[in-house]
Amino acid sequence: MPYSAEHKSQTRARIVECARRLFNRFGFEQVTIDQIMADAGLTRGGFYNHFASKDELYAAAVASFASCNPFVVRQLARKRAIENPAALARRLVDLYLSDEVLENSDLQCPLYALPGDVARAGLLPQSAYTELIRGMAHVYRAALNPARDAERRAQAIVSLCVGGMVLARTTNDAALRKSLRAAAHQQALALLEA
Amino acid sequence: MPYSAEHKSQTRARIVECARRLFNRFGFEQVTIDQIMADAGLTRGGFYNHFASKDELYAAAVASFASCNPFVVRQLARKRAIENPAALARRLVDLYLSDEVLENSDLQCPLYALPGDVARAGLLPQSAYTELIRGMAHVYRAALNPARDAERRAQAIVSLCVGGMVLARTTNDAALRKSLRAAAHQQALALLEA
DNA sequence: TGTACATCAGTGAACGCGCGTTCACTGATGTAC
DNA sequence: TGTACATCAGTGAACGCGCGTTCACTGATGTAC
Repeated sequence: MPYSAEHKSQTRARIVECARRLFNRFGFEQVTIDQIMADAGLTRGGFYNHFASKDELYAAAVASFASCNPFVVRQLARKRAIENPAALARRLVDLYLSDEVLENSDLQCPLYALPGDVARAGLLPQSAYTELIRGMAHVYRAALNPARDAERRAQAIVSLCVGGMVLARTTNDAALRKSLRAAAHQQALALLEA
Repeated sequence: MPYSAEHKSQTRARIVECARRLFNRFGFEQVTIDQIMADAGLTRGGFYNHFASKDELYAAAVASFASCNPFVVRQLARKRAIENPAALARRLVDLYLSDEVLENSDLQCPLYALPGDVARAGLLPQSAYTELIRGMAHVYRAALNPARDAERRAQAIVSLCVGGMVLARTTNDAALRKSLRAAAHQQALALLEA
């Protein structure tokens, strides 16, 4: 067996990580396979040893957000969920709508960084997205249980988080950007309390 | 002077209108000049009689969003605002998150139809978007006045509307799509009441 | 009024470039002896 | 321990297609006489 067993899977993981960062920053269609491979320290041709197509990479990149990004719901959950679901939910809202994330392209959540690209993309990326949405909603629902309308409120919080960031990224008015995000943040926290 | 004086400008307007509709539905990069010209009943080559490049058309199409979109807040406002700001606000929420709009690509609000494209685009499109955001927030604030936190709540409602539609468009799970929108809708109405 | 003409909006074939994808090859590595 | 071998991750040239753009041409229309 040439190369160690993990060699290939590590390379693949590196490609996905580079792709995720570039996609999030520039959008799916704007980033070429060449750029991604170069970013990963490889050359074009090798790409197809790891993925059948660019679409497949896209799906993998979106899926990886759940396990690699600093926001990762699972990581957060692993640390805190059992001890204190409510604190976890508040922390996720804080992080999601933070300045730090808004200004660091590499930390952005694909849910608002790439909504257009995914709406137009195939089934695979959409399914990965659906899982992300479910993951976020799950964290909020866990914090709200056993409230009667926990599910509905959890989903409203997700809309607030995503909507707030979509708008903040779209407008070029700094004051509006800030107040939109603050409004979504405050309302999301209010929904977690009541 | 062959052809009447308005002939050319009418053709140009038709091209912009077709481009706007197609961009809204499929995104800027996905739509080809061929498609736009065919949609306008013309052929490829004639495009350059009207625009120097695809980018120039893009700018013209974005500029036309604010004045042509069916959602245009101003139109709605003209009809109802003075009589009853609260009813107007409720109607806007209903419309914005309705099935009818979700399923009719031509009615979609650019705020959630093209956020990625615009975030990556230049100043002109971003300013047009900022105006759209302000217009929506204005309708909600008018309905909430003179509540102390009217501004904040108005902006939270905008985030809920946009977030709800962004998520509804990206997931391929019909049930989730429906419940996300319902959750955002209910919460937005609740914010208008309290 | 009718006809010849000049203009230019619109046509469609062709070009060129970028990028996703393919493919024959290379060379690094683990295994066998 | 050293060497020959088999495997397969990675290479980079080449292909093909799509799309923005160009260009020589066409033909519809207003104007002049």
